[in-house]
Amino acid sequence: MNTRMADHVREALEQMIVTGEFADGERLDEIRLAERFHVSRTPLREAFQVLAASGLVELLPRRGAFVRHPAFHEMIEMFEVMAELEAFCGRLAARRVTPDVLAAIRATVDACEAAAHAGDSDGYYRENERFHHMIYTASGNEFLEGEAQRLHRRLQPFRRMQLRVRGRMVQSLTEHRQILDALEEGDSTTAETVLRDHVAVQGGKFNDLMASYKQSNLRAKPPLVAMRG
Amino acid sequence: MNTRMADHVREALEQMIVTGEFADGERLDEIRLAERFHVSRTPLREAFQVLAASGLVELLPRRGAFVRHPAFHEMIEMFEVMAELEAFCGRLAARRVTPDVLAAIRATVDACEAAAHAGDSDGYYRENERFHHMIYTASGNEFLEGEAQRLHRRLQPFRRMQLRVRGRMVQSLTEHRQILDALEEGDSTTAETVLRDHVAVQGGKFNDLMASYKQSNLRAKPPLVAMRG
DNA sequence: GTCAAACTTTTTGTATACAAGAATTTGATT
DNA sequence: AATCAAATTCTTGTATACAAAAAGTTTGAC
Repeated sequence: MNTRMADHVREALEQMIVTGEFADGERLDEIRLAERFHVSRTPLREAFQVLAASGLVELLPRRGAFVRHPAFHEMIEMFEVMAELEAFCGRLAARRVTPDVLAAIRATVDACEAAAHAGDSDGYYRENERFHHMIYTASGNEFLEGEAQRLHRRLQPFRRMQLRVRGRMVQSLTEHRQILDALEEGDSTTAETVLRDHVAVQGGKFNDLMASYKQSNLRAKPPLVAMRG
Repeated sequence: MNTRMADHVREALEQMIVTGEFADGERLDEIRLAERFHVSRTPLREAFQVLAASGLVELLPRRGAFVRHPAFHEMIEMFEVMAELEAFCGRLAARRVTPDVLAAIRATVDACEAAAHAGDSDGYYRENERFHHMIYTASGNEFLEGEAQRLHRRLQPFRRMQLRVRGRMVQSLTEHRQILDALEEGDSTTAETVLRDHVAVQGGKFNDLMASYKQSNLRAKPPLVAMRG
């Protein structure tokens, strides 16, 4: 266990930001937060640095730390990159996956199926996370695994929105099976293509995502523009 | 201009690490560095946090900050991801590039050519950086642009090694022309393929890179393993 | 000579103090 | 009442102080 207060505070703030507890552009008040977490400003400010590095807050010199939610178009851009990273993982995995990792993926897809049939969306969510992480691992490129995982984490709150949509779970499961099959057969092109489409925001998914984005607490403030008469 | 000492210190440390002034695994002595930079430990430690976030140092709780150079295989992995990100930028750029950005790319390729013919390898290096950054911009995906730029920056010291190799400059220039042509024609497949091969470490480039890696100050210490009799 | 326990020194993590810059209020002036 | 500058308050950035953990050293038993 990590005993550094700075790390606890960072995790707590990360969670708070990602669950929409702060509005876009809101200033993180050092003194108030220090009291709330029962720490001094020192570890709090160390946490701010890390949050800024991951893009969750913006640090304006001598002004403070301001939370930064992605605008809708930024979220779409992030998903576009995520789709490509996963597609790449799939392409590599089809060639490089080891028997034990493949077995683990198979088990996870089965678990997804069980959750889907039971209508257990929380369970499905959990197994889905495992599935994707294992695809990253299967790529055999640890740096890629880390980057993919980092972006995956960043997109977590938005993905959660998406999975609520009716029928999405069964659709997702079918695609998992296709991906698994492609890996078993070493078919890198299929693995790549199916994974890309699985993650990409396109067709109906675009509208679903837009709808839940607009309802969420993670909206960016529209930029202030000068209006005419 | 940014007046925060923490930022100055971070930049200075980044430069020192990337130019091999510290050995892999070396501890960054807070007190000594604080004296050297004429600051207290507070801004120094804030700098450590962001260096850790970017992977340049590793923070071990209650132990300190240790510089972390990538092992050879890690560097290869990073180049593998870089190649894919650039390929993706190229694919998008072929469809999305705006006339003004395209004109700027054309100008930069011409500048590359001039530098190559003049045998000005520093000039070529500079224009090459500009070329790649503009490809990222041309993708029309600002998040992708940022991520690509971030990784590009991280690989900078290793790319610098590679460009010293004889004949590499002319080869590189030819590929730039091919990429430009593909963008002009909106040929996303060619743009993607040529960019991937342009960046990827493969064939002779692998051996060139390995040779310069071994000579450099950026080697990782081989992990300590127990030896048998 | 080796090992371990007790101690000393060094170093990290956090609290606090304080100066300088930003925001806000006040008050004078129009 | 609106505007602007001086004064005041608040906030950030950095230095310093201090407790607790880790590393290093000494001492003593075997």
